[in-house]
Amino acid sequence: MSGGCSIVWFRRDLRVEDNPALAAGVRSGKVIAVYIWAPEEEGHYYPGRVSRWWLKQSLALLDSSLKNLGTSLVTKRSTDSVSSLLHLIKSTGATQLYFNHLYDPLSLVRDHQVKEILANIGIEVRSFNADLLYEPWEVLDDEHRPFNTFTEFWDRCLSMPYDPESPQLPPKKIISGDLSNCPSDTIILEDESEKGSNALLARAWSPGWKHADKALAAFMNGPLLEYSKNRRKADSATTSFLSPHLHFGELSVRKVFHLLRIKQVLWANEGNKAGEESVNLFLKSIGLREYSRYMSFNHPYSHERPLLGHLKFFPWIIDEGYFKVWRQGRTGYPLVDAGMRELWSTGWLHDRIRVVVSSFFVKVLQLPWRWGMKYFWDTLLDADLESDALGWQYISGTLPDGREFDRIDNPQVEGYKFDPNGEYVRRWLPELSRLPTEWIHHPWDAPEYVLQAAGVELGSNYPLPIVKLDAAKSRLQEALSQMWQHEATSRAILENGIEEGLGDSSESAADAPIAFPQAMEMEMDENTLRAAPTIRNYEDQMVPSMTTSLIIRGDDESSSSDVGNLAEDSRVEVPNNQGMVRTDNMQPRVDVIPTTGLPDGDHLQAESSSTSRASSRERDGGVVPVWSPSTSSFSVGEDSSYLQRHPQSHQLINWRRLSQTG
DNA sequence: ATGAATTTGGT
DNA sequence: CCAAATTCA
Repeated sequence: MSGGCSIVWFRRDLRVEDNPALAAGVRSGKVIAVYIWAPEEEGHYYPGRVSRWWLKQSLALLDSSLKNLGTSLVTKRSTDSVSSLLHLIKSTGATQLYFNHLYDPLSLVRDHQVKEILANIGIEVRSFNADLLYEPWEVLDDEHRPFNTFTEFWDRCLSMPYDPESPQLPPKKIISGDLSNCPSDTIILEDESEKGSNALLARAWSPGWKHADKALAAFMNGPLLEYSKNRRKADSATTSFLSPHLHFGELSVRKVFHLLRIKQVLWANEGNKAGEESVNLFLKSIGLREYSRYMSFNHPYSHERPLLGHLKFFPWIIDEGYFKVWRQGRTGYPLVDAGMRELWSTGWLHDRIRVVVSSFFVKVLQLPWRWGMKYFWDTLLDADLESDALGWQYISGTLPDGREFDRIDNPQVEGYKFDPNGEYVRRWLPELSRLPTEWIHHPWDAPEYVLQAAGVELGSNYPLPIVKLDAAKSRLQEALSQMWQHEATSRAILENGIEEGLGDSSESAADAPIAFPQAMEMEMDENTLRAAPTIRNYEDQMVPSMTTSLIIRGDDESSSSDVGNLAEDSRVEVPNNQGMVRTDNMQPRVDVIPTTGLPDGDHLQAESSSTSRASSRERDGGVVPVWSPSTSSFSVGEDSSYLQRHPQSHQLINWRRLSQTG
């Protein structure tokens, strides 16, 4: 193969160390390293300002690392990654394409297309695992089915018969392909208006794989030991701060894992209980990241619809005023507001506070969780579709192992726990900074003279609670009983409809999505507090599928004239409690195709499969995730059987009781 | 003082 | 849900 030229397509693997796609490129000869900026492909999920800022720095550092090794990073601005790749192949004469796996639904579709299209023109395409300890299809239960609860999943990950791959060293040298015919496009990740705000970010963060390495070492030798003790302090530098590095793949999660294992053994031998517990806890957070990819792969719509179907019928309160108040940090609950102000001004939020603000969003305000998720996407430095979808689904009680929906956490009580001295609130809410600790988490209870002395005027310079907690509780109960009525009605309709045979029109009417609010930007000047609204929306909160256009574009059997219909049909379908799901052959399925017999690029598997266990899970594209619109044995009925596999699921039991009493 | 009821933490 | 902790009567 030497003498050949390969394109190494960088995406969220912006590192030279432990990068199997890059390593494969180097092994096979000349390398052209490419990054394609095609944000239009992301649909609603155009990256936010801080995330783009990070990406910009990270790409610059990757480029400089590649230059040290003998080539440079070619950047392309595109609206269509596939055609950009085709163009690059033509202009460079490359004969191979290597990249590392992604697991979000868009990438699954697009990467599958890339394989198909490029294979058809004789390009060898190989893809690798660089993002996970184990590929999603490796971690299965005894019946070879994917797990549906985190604990089971993670237990299996930690007791797999083989370890995750050991991290690879960076290549010593890269032989560059001929770049003269593929000039880089300037990609604009930061516009003029954003530069000012972004300047502050550089003081707190250092993107790039080298800095990721340093951050990892600093954490391992410092805060990790006390991680379990400190993890519930809202306002301290006791977390790893690795998540943005991990999101962009600047840091190999396998490297993190192996270093953690070393610490674990060390501290176990010393009998250091706290240290051991800390490692286990931190490992668990790595595990949750793994699980988010796992869920995204096995349930590709988890970012836009609830995994348990019942929330389809929840009457969300569609109120942009509420939404704005939440974003501005003017809900009247100090811990929530402090968190939202911190998020807005820094792009960062402690994990515990993320739970507080998102749970408040869903349970107290009863806003559609996808709005909150989208806002997180827009503002978080470590915005990550899979992780955030998992987090919001957990909060929303739509996972078998998530929280009950009818449980409201009390931000006041959480304030005592996460911010006992009120320092966090005082930092982010200057208007409350003179309030004594006793009242800092519930200023509405404070005597008038205390408020006066602190210069707090409730309803004026700091709001009264936008919704009282007991009001929120009764409102939630009411909403839940309404939800059950709707669920029952809809089930009746569906049962009738299915007898007739085909998807009836009532269904698509009911599936109208709740759109994202138009303007999600911050307006701090306006006082939007007002009486509680009662507008509710009974539709499932779906948006047009992000994947629709890609599916259709790839599917040549569909003529362009019925694109509209297909778009409608391929939009998400939510399984309900009966496990009734429309059998819709346009619904994407995820296939796993083992290397053996795979028409798709296994001809380079030089390694003998018997020499070691490793070869059976060979990282070099040994197993390829394939997103296929056709039916497959792997995931037919996947979603419909999701609940059936969890008849014991607490939500079902709770809610059945609820529906009877309501 | 002690069993029952309620809250809390957990992915 | 379920176990553990905490509050209640």
